[in-house]
Amino acid sequence: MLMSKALFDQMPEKDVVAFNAMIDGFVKSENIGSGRELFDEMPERNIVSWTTLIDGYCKIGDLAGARTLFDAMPAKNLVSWNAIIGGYCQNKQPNEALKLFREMQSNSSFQPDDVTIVSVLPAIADLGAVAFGGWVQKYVRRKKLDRASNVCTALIDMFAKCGEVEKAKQFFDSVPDRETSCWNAMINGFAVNGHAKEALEVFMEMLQEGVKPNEVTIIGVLSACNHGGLVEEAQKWFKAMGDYGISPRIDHYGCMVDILGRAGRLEEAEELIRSMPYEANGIILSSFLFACGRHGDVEKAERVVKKAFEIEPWNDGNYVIMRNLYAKERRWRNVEEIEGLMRRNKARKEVGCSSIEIGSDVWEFVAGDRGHPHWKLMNWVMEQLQLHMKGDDDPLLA
DNA sequence: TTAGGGTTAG
Repeated sequence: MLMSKALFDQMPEKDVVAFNAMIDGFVKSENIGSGRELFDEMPERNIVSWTTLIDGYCKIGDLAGARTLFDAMPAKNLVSWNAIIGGYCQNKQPNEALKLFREMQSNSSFQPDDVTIVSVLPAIADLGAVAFGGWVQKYVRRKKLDRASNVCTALIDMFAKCGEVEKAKQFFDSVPDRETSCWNAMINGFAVNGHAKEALEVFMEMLQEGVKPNEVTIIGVLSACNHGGLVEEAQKWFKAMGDYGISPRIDHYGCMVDILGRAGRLEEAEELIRSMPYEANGIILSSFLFACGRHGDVEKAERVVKKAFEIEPWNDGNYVIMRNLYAKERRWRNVEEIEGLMRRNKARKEVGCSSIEIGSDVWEFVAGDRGHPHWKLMNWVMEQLQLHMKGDDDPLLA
């Protein structure tokens, strides 16, 4: 980067393209400040200069900065719309993303392309806005965007994350040339919806068709086994990874620790943590602690808890597990110790948040937010949903 | 000769 800046400074005549390339260089090396400075020094700017900088602000999570530029730019094109919409999607502001997606269609001459679709689908999944997702699917078909593999993958993923596995499978079956990522989305889609058997069936079909699995595939397979309590099946595929040229990453070990732990096979889980070629991270330790909590094993919990607190002092779950383990054994001094540590480290529960699609609107609800205008109605909806899940009559469909 | 994108455990 220093080298290219030196070269850039020596250029006798710098054109817009040179400036843009330099700004992009700064943005990609996470030096947005220098990029911004150069942008201010430019004698003339084009759409690319603005969009490069907007993307830079999105990548560092400064959506306000990105939005200010986006609103200020004298002319926009599809790429600049995609940059800001994608920015909101990736920074988990799905409502704002979809607002802009709609605005682009009503207030500009640009129509969503494959990039727009692929960035907006995860936002739809985040909100569980399946009706909107269905509209996107029709749009994709109409515009023949379903030839792109990443569009198909994103659609399968969206349906599955909205809980519509059948729709995901139906669409998956209609895709002619399925890349590894399509299979991954389907396997994982079944897994997250608790359909272990179906996930493994799709995986077998994938192998039979000669499609090469990758590390993401195995995460999906292990996740399916975890949901189905299939410990041996998980071990089998974990060991077989090498046969497919995949070396286990730390998150594969994490899955195995979680699977073994949930099954109460704490000794094996602990041994796996000890023997794996990675330093244990916070996720693995808290998953192991969770298993110790579930199976009432204070000793094993004590062996890792110090490190877990060290890595994730803010993780309230770890304190709660430890506190409860001690409380069960009436070790009140230890209970107090944990509670004191929790206060000192300022660990506290994050608030839960959910959303629901009603007609064409998406409402977000934060747990305990009684000031929400639709709080009473939401409570009623939750009651109806509970009845629905218990299998009683279904007033929602009445 | 420059800008935007999909699948990943709890």
